[in-house]
Amino acid sequence: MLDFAVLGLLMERARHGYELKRALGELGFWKVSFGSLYPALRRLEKRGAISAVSGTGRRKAYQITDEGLKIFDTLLKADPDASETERAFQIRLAFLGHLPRERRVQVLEGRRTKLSTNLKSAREILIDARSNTENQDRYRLALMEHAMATTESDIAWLDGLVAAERGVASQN
Amino acid sequence: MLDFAVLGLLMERARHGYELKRALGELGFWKVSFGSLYPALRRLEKRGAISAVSGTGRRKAYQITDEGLKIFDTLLKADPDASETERAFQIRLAFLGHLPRERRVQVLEGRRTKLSTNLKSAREILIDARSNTENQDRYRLALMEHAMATTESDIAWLDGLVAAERGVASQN
DNA sequence: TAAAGCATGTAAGAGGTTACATGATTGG
DNA sequence: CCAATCATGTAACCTCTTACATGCTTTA
Repeated sequence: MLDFAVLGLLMERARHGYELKRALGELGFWKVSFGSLYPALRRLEKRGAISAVSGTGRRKAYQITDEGLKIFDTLLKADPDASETERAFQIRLAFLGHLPRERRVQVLEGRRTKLSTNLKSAREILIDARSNTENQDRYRLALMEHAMATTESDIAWLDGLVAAERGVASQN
Repeated sequence: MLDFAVLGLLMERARHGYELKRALGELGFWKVSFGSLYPALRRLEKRGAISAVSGTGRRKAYQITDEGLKIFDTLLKADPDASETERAFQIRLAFLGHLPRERRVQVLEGRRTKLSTNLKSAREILIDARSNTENQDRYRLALMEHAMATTESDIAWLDGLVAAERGVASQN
């Protein structure tokens, strides 16, 4: 997962560890720690996915290798399995531009389906909870309602992305 | 964290493992696994926080003990530290009703402050990214924008909860 | 020349998941 | 009586964080 994100960032250009941490943080959903990042870099180097191209001073910049490109491609193309994390999906999304259009739409719609399913079961649980008149904590209800609203907004957002893909499609 | 959630659920009534898993799942943000839950139960029992009151058949129901109540109280009252997870906050929220009103407002406003800070830095990064005309991936931008919108909606929601507390306050 | 920030790295451990093993209970 | 679901439990392992250790580089 972290490996995937690192490879994705190195697709654009060589970067050193510190820079990768910043770039990852700027994606907004993950402030990865050095204790996680540096071991990941060595792991990737050992696999031959990246290679060090020494930077200025103490910096150790890495570039992606042909082997790394292959690995990145495999990770990107693999259909996201059902248990894909929130984070994993966001990383996939961050690099979705590297996928051909039909593939992109597939990923987005797969996610949409999953969220719809979640939403449906959340709705049922909420109805149940509300009819269970006594004793239902109002914070718990507020939490559930807000989660549902957020999911609905996520779905609408995904629909927007898909629509944009299709819109572009007619011009491509 | 899991311990906290388990204690919180056992505050209401005795429950067995399977039931705890379901209840936790119904909160909406965490489908905990058995491999995590059962060891947690034994851990809590060893600490004297819960005790088994045998249920029907194979079921092993647990109830919270006086010691468990103390632990739950401590966990609930501790000011959430800066690195509190999303999940940890949601659990805290699920049991916020057990806290006195002023404390509740404190927790909500603490969270609001954190989200505001995040939002501010996200906005700066986004402005930066947009002015960096070339090469900024559109999916990355969409991701950042959506994250910002979600955070804004979360803040508005928190404001609503705080307003509700204050509204109730004048009647209590 | 000291402080602040940049940069890399390791060890320990927190906090989970997956996969497996086992068996009871219920419904068609 | 068979399948599905309920129910408990263990072992292996994965992923990431925290805390620590180290030293370079820039700037006031």
